[in-house]
Amino acid sequence: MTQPLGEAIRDHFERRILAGDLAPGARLPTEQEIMADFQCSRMTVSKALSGLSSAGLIERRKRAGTFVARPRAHSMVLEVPDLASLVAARGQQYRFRLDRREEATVTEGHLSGERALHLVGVHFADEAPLAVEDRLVSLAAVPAIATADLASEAPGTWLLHHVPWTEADSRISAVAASANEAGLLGLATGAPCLSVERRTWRGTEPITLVRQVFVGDRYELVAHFGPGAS
Amino acid sequence: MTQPLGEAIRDHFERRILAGDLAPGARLPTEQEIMADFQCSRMTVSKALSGLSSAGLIERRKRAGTFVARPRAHSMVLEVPDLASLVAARGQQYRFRLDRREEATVTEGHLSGERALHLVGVHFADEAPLAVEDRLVSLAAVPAIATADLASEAPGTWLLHHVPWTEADSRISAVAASANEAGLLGLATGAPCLSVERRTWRGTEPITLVRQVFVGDRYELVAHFGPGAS
DNA sequence: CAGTGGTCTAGACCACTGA
DNA sequence: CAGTGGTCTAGACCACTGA
Repeated sequence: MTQPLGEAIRDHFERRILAGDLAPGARLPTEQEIMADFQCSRMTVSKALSGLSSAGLIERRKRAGTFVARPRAHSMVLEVPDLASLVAARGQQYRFRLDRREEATVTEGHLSGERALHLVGVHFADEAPLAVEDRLVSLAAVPAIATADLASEAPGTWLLHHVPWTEADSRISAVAASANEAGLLGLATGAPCLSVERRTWRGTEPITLVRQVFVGDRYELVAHFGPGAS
Repeated sequence: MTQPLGEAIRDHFERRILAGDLAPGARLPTEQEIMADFQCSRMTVSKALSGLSSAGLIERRKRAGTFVARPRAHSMVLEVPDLASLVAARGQQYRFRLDRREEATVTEGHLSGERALHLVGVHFADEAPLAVEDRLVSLAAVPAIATADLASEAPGTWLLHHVPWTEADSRISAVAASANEAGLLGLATGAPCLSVERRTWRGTEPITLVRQVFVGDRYELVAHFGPGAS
């Protein structure tokens, strides 16, 4: 249970910052001073402070020193579950119904100019509609999708298993169900829905663009922040 | 523009992994071999690989070696901006109007049983309502809130500056505006809104419970995943 | 039980930049 | 222009764990 020295340094300043003992903007001791306090080499101090810096707790400026970061935003960890797993975890029966499957040339967005497979369908939990999905998958990046069996497996699940992405962004908003969406979801037009729009890449190569519209009271996203570092 | 050696090592393996040249599960060279390839010391290799490891691209196992991580699509980084900063960044004028401020004893939730300050108000961007906020702040954990000037600074911003939390969870969903919320936001009853409900702690001590209801088409949340995480 | 990564030392030269 | 952090070296001992 002997804690590594660098970790001890990291914990020391993390605690003082979170306790408010070191306020935002306050200057930390120099690396030389921390070396003396902890009786360790400069490399150990440097690694510990680099960790805090990349975690966003401190800012390091040459010649000026090291300072407690002024909090402007917090980042939380958002869980993005695979829908099939999520529904199964709820103890419900999952099903995806593919309504449309066609090739198209994309005219806008990060897939613009590419040939893509255009997929439209509905996710069900215990035969109640959960979300409509509208997805484009790049045929250049994922040629295998052209022959994939998407009747038994949702496109998102298939992609997760076959073509993992390395980069993604999501935009989350509340929208009113369009007449078409309302019809597919069994809602009144204008009913509140949660829209999740995600773009994914593998390296710099675009993979997919997907928009999912969830029935408002049947789905929520959960995010966490805590000392369980990452 | 001489690139640091550690960065060169990092870039080298990041490129090979993203290009698929090193597939998930593949083993990377040992630190000894990389030292020889790049003609550098072991510390430099170690720092470079540690970076890739904390970015989630590789996994390091003692005795076994270093391997390309099998991609997990579970979690993204959700930015939770301070509303005052967000509105200012959009080039709009921010204002918070406090409508209600009273002490109460909380009867449910993670603050249950505590004396708390109950705050209700509206966030504005260029005088257009952006969100209604309903917040409870523990008076035991944050006694200073009792005398804080919340007319000039929103409670969330005040807390951010004065009492940083260490743990939080958020639930994000789409809801229909209640009659009261619709009135405050200038919407029709039932209009789609984004609801963000957040609980925060400092250590194990509960700090605040807040529910913000955003006008659907004036706000969205953004999440990222990728090696360029920051 | 041997090879791997984890951590650390006691130095070094350098780039940057604020006093 | 002097003090700070950024990066690097060439070693070292250790803990872990899979062959």
